[in-house]
Amino acid sequence: MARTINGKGAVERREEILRAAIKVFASKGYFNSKVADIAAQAKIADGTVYLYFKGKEHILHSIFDRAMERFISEGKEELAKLGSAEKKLRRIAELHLERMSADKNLAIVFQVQLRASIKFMREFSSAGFAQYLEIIREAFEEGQKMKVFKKDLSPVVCSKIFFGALDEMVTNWILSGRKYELRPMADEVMKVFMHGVAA
Amino acid sequence: MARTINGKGAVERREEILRAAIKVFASKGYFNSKVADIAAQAKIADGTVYLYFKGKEHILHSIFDRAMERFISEGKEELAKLGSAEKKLRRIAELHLERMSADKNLAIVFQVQLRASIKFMREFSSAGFAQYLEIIREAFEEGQKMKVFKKDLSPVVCSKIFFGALDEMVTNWILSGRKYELRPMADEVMKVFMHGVAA
DNA sequence: TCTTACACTGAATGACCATTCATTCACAGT
DNA sequence: ACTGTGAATGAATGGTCATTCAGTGTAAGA
Repeated sequence: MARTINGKGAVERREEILRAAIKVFASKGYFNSKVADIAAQAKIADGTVYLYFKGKEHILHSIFDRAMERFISEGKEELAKLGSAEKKLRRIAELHLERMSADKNLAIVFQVQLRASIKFMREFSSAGFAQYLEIIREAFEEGQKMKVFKKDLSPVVCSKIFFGALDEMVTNWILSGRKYELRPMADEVMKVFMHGVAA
Repeated sequence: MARTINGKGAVERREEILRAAIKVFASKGYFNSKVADIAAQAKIADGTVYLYFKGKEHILHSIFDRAMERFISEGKEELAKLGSAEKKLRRIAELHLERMSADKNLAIVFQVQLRASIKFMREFSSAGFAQYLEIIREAFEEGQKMKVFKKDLSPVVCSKIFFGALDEMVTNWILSGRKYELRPMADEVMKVFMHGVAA
């Protein structure tokens, strides 16, 4: 029962398809990828894909859902350990860049494919992404309460600036062909975000 | 000579197709847009599109090339008038957000479609986009020379942070359905970028 | 008025690909 | 061994478009 023709369980096979899809989407882009490509990468027949996913779009959704879920839950756990708001922001930056470094294909799909259609962005926006921005905002507001951050700045705007800076680091890193280490950029971003560039 | 069946010149018709394409791409995304949609929007026959462009992809390229060219040349002109590096950065921020506000369809194509494929981003990256980041970097370096910006910060990283912050403002604005004014965000970004968030 | 040039048209073509489904296959239980 | 189950297969289907091109209409010059 709950058996597949070779020795793998259904969950495992699903994961395998997702991994294959991430690889294929990353290298050719969502719209240029054929379901047959994904099947070939996962070493299964074309039709098998449809035993695990409703269709091509469902695969892309699943990739985001799974990644974002992990990302956020692990992030929250990490942050809970930390005392000051500044440390939290620094940790968010580090985690953000670390994760993206760790799975470069997933990073490409996130940076590049996520933005491929407004329809998709809206759907996604209202789910994981907004939640992510919220976590940043909460950390910022906590800092304001503790009087380590300026009171007269809008937390919403500041969280967008912070996220935008990190996001741009990742995009540039991907476009550069990943020739340098991404993680150390977390410090740079923090330095500028905390104290500005004015002498 | 150089006449079209109605009274329009060839250049004008080309522009018309580009405008139509921007509208269509913005509303459905590049890959979901049919050449027939663009032709319909421009009120010409499908085949006519091919008298002015090699194909669908060529249209997208032309949109970026034209927009980026205008954007950069007008930007450079504006900046030449300004004395201090801080003023230049502020003006860049204002122009960036103004332009995006002014043509919302173009903004959507830029924010969303530009990132739709790595292939495309790479091509674009090496052209207009890199040049844009360079302009920001130069302004920053000028500020460092004049001792109004900190010497120990990397100009490359700082220009990315600055651009990333602006870019995120635009993306959020588009996703929000453009319910608020984008331009005032330029001040917010400058405030944080110059002096940081630390109390 | 007639001819020529050519911008324009839009139906036809052919490639492409997501999805389906009749069939095959591997295993568990008997 | 034999049989039932349902996972897996991959060839066939059907729909969707980008692109082409033979033909049409217009206007300028002879």
